[in-house]
Amino acid sequence: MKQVTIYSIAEDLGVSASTVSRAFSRPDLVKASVRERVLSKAQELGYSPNRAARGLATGRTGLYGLMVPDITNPFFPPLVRAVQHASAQYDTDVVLIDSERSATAEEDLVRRIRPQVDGLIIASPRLPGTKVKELLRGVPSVVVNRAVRGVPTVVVDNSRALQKAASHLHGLGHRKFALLRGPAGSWAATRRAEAIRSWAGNESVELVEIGPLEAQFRDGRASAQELVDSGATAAFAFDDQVAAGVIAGLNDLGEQVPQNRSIVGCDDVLLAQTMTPSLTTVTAPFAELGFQAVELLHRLITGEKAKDVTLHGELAIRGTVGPPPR
Amino acid sequence: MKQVTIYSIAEDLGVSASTVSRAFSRPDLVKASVRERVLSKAQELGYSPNRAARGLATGRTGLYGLMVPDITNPFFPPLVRAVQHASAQYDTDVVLIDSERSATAEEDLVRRIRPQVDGLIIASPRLPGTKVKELLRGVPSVVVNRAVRGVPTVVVDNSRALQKAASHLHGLGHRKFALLRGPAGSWAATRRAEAIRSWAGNESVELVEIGPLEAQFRDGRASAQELVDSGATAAFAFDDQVAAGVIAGLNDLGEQVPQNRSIVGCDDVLLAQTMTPSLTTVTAPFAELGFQAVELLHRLITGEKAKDVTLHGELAIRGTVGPPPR
DNA sequence: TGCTGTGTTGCAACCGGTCGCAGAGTATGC
DNA sequence: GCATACTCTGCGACCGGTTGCAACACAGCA
Repeated sequence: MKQVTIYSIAEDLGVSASTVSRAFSRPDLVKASVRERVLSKAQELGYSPNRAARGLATGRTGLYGLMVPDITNPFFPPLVRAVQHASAQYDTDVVLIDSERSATAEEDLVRRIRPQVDGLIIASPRLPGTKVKELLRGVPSVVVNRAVRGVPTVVVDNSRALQKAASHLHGLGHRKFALLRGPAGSWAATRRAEAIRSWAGNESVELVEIGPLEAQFRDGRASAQELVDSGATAAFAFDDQVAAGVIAGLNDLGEQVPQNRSIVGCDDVLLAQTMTPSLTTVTAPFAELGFQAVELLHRLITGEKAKDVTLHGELAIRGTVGPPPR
Repeated sequence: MKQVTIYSIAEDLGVSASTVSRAFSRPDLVKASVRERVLSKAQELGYSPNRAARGLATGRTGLYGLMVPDITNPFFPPLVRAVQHASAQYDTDVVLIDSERSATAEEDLVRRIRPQVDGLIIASPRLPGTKVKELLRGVPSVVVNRAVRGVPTVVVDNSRALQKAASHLHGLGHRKFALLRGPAGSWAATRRAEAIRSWAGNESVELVEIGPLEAQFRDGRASAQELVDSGATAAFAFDDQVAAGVIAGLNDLGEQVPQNRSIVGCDDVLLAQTMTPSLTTVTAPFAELGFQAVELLHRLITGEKAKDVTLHGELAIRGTVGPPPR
């Protein structure tokens, strides 16, 4: 069957194609009665505009690119969902790119996708900042959960909530803490580490640093022995996956959480709620993060005033913290 | 800065735009020396073809649509990744659509995306089969993990592995089993239930059915009481999320897994490996699933012979099964 | 009556590729 | 040496929209 185009509609109705086009894209320029006839005819024929043609004429593709380093990391799916949901508002779809945690792949992928989307949302901590900036030059883009000078940003700041978690542990009687650091060079890892360090400094409490670790279950698990050796009774894991890993590792070593040691995660991914006991962690407002990223990107594209957004996580006290063993 | 097009390259080189175009799309038709000059010039200017223009001329968009019911369900991210990875082979990108578990939304979303992609991969158990067929008429499409008459399909069959799990439990001494059924109308849920039922029938073993349940943690958790009441010492959960849920629920009721009860999941999502103890489950070959779906779709599009694919899961015995309590 | 302004429409160029067709140039066969 | 075949290239139409500009109808006003 052949395509329904503005031309077929125009012919059926005895008007010009321009009029049909305008009935969709600039409805105010078309007489109401004509517009209605066009729209109902379009409905009848099941017309839907050819994006390629529109894109060619307008330079807009109706697509946003969203790059994540690892869709398999439960941090990202809710973000992806939020981005897609929010994009639909602007009648645009989302091309997902998973760099599979490779920075070199990221560079190629960005280059590849850049010309075919109206804007880019980059949720990738791997690429060096200068590279990011260079790659994104000329494309409207926003960076999520990371600060890059000169690129619009949406971040979630967990410092306050992490410090609250620390105080909570301190109140339970813990005096020696461990910090399982996240990936080297990761903005979030740095920020989280700083928050804990500065708190520990203020409280004059002992802090052991372990890592850097990849943000993965197995890296957390592998660090359990080091945690035990450190003598710390409470640990801040870089994120929930690392927390789950270290808990599993402690379990392998015959330790129970929270009886023998307290663990705090970060991000509140699905896993945090579905593990047993459920994980004490700092929630991340995923949906808001995605929504704000899209809003910001849209502003950038339409040339409206756009400014960076900072969101805040909150402490969720659950089952993996308790008083230190005596 | 202005776009680099085949025209700018052609002008620089003193050849016609057609030649430049052919150097990319039909390289065999262009003299080697010319082709090389074109390619290196393109490289130099940072040319990349405008997809909209190409799409308009060829009718191909270079996009596949991938619809999932819930990207937040850990079953899907690895699939998404595999699909994207495999698509890159054919120089096409993936538009992700998350229907957020709403069948009505799915219908709209499919209609919306259908005209703008070269093909559709639907990993959605919600829509009624006839609807699926109607919606997909006229677009090359593949359905994943579900059988729909008349639509090409890639499925994973877990029957054998589930029966193997059952035998394993039987060997450990279990004699009364529970089946936590998955969503009503879900193809996978039906298949899995049938596998267990037929095994139980052959072995003359007692089988209690609970559900149907949504494939979510909280539904699993809520079913723990019913499981306890049933008196079954071992349970097959529809999937890993339900399994994790029921384990948490048992925990709430003061029961330990596997000491008091054995639980088997299905799919082997990330969660299965990251929970403590790790979940005995039936693995799903995600990567292969995505890869095969893309292959099949590509064959459909190019008009090659295409036939349905069936993959098989395997039993992974881990920490959530043991002998029944005495 | 003639002029200006507003609302609506059509014409035609354009976006950046692809591809059928024709023709130029070169190689092959007799 | 000339017909024939083959290789390579350019011309120009086309894909399906958008949009600037001109034309036209009609109203209001002097």
